[in-house]
Amino acid sequence: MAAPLSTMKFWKPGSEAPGISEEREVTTETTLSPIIFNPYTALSIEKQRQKLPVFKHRNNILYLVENYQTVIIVGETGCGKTTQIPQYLLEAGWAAEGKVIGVTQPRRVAAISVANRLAEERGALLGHEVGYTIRFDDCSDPHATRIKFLTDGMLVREMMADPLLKKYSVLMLDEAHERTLYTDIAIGLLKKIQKKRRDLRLIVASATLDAKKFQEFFNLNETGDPNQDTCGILTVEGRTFPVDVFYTVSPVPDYVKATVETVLKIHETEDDGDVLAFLTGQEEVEKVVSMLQEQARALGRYAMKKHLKVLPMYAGLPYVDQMKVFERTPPTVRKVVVATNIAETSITINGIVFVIDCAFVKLRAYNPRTAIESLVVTPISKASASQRAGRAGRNRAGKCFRLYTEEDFEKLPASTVPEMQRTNLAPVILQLKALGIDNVLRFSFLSPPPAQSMVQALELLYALGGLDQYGRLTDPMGFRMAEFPLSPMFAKMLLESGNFGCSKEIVTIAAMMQIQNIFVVPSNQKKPAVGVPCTHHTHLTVTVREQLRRLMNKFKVPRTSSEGDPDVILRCIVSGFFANAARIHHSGSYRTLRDDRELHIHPNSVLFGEKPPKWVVFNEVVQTSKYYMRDVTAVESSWLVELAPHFYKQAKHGSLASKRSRVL
DNA sequence: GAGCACTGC
Repeated sequence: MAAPLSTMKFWKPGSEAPGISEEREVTTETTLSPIIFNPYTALSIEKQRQKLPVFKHRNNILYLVENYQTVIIVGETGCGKTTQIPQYLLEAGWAAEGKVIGVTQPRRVAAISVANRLAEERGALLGHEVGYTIRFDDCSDPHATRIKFLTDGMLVREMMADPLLKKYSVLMLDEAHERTLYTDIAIGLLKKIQKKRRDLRLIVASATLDAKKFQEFFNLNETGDPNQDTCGILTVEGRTFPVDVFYTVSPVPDYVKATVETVLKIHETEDDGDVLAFLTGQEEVEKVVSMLQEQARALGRYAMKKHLKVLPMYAGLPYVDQMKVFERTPPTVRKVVVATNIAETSITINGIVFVIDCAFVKLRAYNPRTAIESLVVTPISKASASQRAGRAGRNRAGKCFRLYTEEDFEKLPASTVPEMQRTNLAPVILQLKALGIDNVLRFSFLSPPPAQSMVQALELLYALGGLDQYGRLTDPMGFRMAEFPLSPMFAKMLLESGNFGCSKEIVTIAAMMQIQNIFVVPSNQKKPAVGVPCTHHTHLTVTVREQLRRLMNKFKVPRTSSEGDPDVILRCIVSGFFANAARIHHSGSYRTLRDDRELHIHPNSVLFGEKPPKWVVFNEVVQTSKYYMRDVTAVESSWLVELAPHFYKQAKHGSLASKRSRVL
């Protein structure tokens, strides 16, 4: 059967295409592909540096950093800001007297790859003058490193040991427009530090859209006299190629099918160039891949001059399969990458000329009333749409096919809600308290989270014993919980495990549960035997376990083993996760103890399909077609009352009721 | 019998 002729109709709005000049994106050139360096001579490196768009702003940038506490740099893609600005600062003496220039990145791969690039450019060995620090991997020298790349989460950690970040003279927050949780935490804390350290300089690299918001946030000038502003702003043009944007003529009823049709239309009517399609999740990706592979086989039989190579890409995909999307293809083959949002910021695939955008993304949402976090398919923002379109213009002029009308595009929100406003705040509050922010309600959040989320977080932390009745961090429990790189519930469970006599087992359990996608296998493959994660994950688990073990030793939690007694371990789990408890309902589903919400056992759980236990605790809830509990453990109701008497009370008829815990 | 966006310490 030949491929059906595509019925997709697109329209290019206006006489002038909304080219890349309005559709600029700002991102690090992060890539998972092998890093290949050119054997530059010293002279050509200098010439290369001077050709970057940021170079002609060099003196202006140095002037602004000299004269303003904070400088907002609107640096468009390909302008060279990430590698060049730290070097300008170094050359101007900002790393003298042992001071360090720090550059944060939201993601680890970005921190590593940018540090690598810069070390290579300077002909230096990574870890000396130029280094990086991420969790589990500190490739920097406390004396020699002058330019340090680190994740923004790591910067927040460093504040615990050095609250004023004294070793840094300048900090550059890269990709600040992404508004990740840790970027936002760092931003609020840095504003506070700046009031105590007038010498500390801050550079915030952002997209056009948010520049004004950042400037207003960091400007400490209250006189109204612009001469006394403490925050400057500068735009550096980028170097990308124009992308023509096309919209559908009418709304698309099924974007999965529409994606398949659009790929085929591109394949039939467009010249060379690879395709990147954005979808929301693994299931959709695999569906489109299999539909396209079928079409590709049909096309192959009809000897189309160009072949289609269709590849899936999502975080849960095994590493070897992920690597395939970076492989070069011969000119007779057109590569089609069908991806989740992972391809929007986290990875960059070379050679993409055509982008297909379904307008949706799966996002984490937090319900502050029920304290349930869930994953919800949501329309993307305009900023996200430009970011996706920009993926077509990295190597040459490209095209972006939006599977929605221009009117619908106009209805999209300008930018995505910052993570701070759609997450469980308990870990954030715990961190802030540990950093000496007593009144978290008055903390200067760039985007304040909902008050109800704050209340939920404070109540949970109080119930866990991390806060006292006045909302102060408890000593030692609260301080210790904050030091664990885990959620407060996990931290509590670990810290209690010595008392329960099962710390060895609990450390292993906690470490394993931090590794995501352990048993994730694409639906068209066989499932591995339960409890047998692959070698890669085993390795990661060992690393996490070592870090946890070190903290356990630091806090002198005795190393004990339950010696095969399961109840001890289950009771210990309850001591951390009692707030996430549910009881069986006569319908066969579960109801939360907190507010009688309907929940189901996740199909991936070992308890799924078994005789359902009466009482369970769980790690988290994912909302897909239903609310599913993940990481479910069968417990006894008496343990809940015994281990969390401040949270539950024994009600009449042997049932349980939750108390409202109060924090002043 | 139905399912796992993406980061980070």
